[in-house]
Amino acid sequence: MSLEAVAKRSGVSTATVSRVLNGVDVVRNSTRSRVMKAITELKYHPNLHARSLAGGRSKTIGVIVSNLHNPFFLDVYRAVESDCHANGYEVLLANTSYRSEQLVASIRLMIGRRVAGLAVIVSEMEDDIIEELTESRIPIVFYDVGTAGGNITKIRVNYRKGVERVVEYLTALGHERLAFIGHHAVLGPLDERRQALFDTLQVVCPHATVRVATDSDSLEGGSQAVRELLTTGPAPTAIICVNDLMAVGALRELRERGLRVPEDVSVTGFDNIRLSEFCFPALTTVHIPRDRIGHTLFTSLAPADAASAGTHGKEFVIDPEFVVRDSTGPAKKH
Amino acid sequence: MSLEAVAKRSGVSTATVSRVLNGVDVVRNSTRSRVMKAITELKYHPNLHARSLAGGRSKTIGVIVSNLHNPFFLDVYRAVESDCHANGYEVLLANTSYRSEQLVASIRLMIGRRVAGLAVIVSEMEDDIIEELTESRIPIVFYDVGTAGGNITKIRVNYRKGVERVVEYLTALGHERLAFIGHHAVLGPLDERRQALFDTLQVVCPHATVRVATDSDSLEGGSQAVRELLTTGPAPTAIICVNDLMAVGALRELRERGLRVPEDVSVTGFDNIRLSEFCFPALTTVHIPRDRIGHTLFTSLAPADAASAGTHGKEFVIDPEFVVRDSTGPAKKH
DNA sequence: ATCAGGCATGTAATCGCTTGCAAAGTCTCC
DNA sequence: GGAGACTTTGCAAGCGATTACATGCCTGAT
Repeated sequence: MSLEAVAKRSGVSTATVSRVLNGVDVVRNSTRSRVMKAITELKYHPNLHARSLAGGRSKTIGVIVSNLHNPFFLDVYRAVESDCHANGYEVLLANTSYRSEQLVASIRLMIGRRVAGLAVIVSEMEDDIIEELTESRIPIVFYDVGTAGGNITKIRVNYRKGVERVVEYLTALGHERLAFIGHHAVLGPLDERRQALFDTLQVVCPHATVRVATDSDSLEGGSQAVRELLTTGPAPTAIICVNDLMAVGALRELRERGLRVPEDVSVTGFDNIRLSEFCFPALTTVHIPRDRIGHTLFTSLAPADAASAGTHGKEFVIDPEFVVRDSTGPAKKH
Repeated sequence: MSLEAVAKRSGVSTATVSRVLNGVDVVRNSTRSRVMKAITELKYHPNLHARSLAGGRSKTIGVIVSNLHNPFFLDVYRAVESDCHANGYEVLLANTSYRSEQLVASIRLMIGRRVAGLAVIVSEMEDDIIEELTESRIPIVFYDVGTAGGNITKIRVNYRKGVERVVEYLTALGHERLAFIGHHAVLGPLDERRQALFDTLQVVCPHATVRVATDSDSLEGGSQAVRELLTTGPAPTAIICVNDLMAVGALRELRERGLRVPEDVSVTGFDNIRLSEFCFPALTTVHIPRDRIGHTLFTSLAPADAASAGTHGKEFVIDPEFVVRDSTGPAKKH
């Protein structure tokens, strides 16, 4: 069950077994096959902890996300995973469920495992956490949070641009009673989207009104937020959702209440997750390229070639793309 | 950066630092706080590899699933995760994307990490893999695959029962031209569902016909399968999908082709994922209690109390529950 | 026959931590 | 004041690998 057992069984030293295991090619063929035989006979599996302890480096990338149930995060993860596997890295995934104490725990875990790099794709980030991370030596990438510099790379999406497109589009269609549905995140990108909404509106259509509702980042959250909007004030003619998942929840609640989309109410999402094409009606949304994000994450974390060392500390900005589908239409005359 | 550094800094031995770190309560308070101070000053993070190497046991549970993009797996994972965290365990997640070579890699990884227990929730299982697993000593739980015994526990869902309900219901509504949509899995539960379908039909309504289409386990797969069904033969009046995800994809394609659900075609799913309530129309499906599955997984894997040792080798059967919503109705007269 | 030089293998230190056991301190009580 | 009983700490042996360095062997040239 240990290297030594294999060594004994095949009549060589542990060093040789280790060489066979790691494909060091100085081992004579006959020896190699003898060792291999012992390995399979003993059903030996190297102890990865011992390996990384002795070896030093780690070939493991950590990924921390806020909410695996939101396909957005999953898509990013999959992109990273695929790059990692293609390059001989492992991935360690952690989910925080938007709880910052869980984030802290996950970060400690990742550092404790001595990951080669860490991608932090969450919105519940707090300053002291960022600081703790900055002082560790491992390469880090933040998504939409924190600031670049030192061992920290930042990837951010130009949400403002996306929001602008949405607002321009909706106001052009005559919508003046808008609503924004967000979720409970401590700060960061969501606030940015909301703020961008207000700013753009100020410019494009100053007399339009915006009501805001927030709930959990889930299908139910979207439904619940619509319920709140519809029971506590003047009904909006267009609802801008912070992401597609909540938008799909919103669609359902509207349907439930007999409101037609887009005839009575327009709805927009954000992210362009797969589901947004498959819901009814198909969602007008803003595409955020998760695979590009994933690739960028990986290349900034993995010291593939020496050249990539120059990557650290940079900031990448990714532009979103507006996608019109069936959930938006002209404002209803009143 | 190592235990020794902390020890030196606080003027004690590494043993004492280790005791502080592990909450062994024999340490004098004054000493403890001195050590703690050094730890924070040095921003020390214990090396988890060294820890588990020295410690022996592992407090980590491995979970391997086929397709994270299918919320079913995610729900099971989350249930396990929540139990694990509540009991001081970590979870290691691996995704195989239905590729059995990836499954092999993941299993090796888990064994290499010396997980305390391993949950294998996949359908691409092959015999030699099962054998490899059987011979390892770690507690294992298979979901819907393999056989119980030794270190292996099996959890399975009584699919047959679920399928029976669906078929009885549909035939009672007059459906006689059925279709089954499945996905490409080597064997196992899917085949079971299909077979159960044929068997039940034989009893309930022998002259009914069933066409079968398979595609990938995804929204697109569902759409694609419907496309195939509709372009290559007599249109079915009811479509039974192997799971909700594919069913939602199917709904979309039907809508696209101008077929109304349930007026023209009835559709059923399986799993009762959250999305099945939020799609349009809401899906008639068979509820499979993921949280119960998750809890059972955890309790069979974690040696919580000595008594649970008796758990190994058992087989648990879980009964599904038929849920009627809006995607099914009387067969169209022709 | 002898020796330089490769190739194949073995030896042993090391990675950072846990933990059984021994040693040193502290307290209590007579 | 000192024995006995705890408490609190330190020592050092692993845990299972990797790897620099040493060693032994074989080959070919001198």
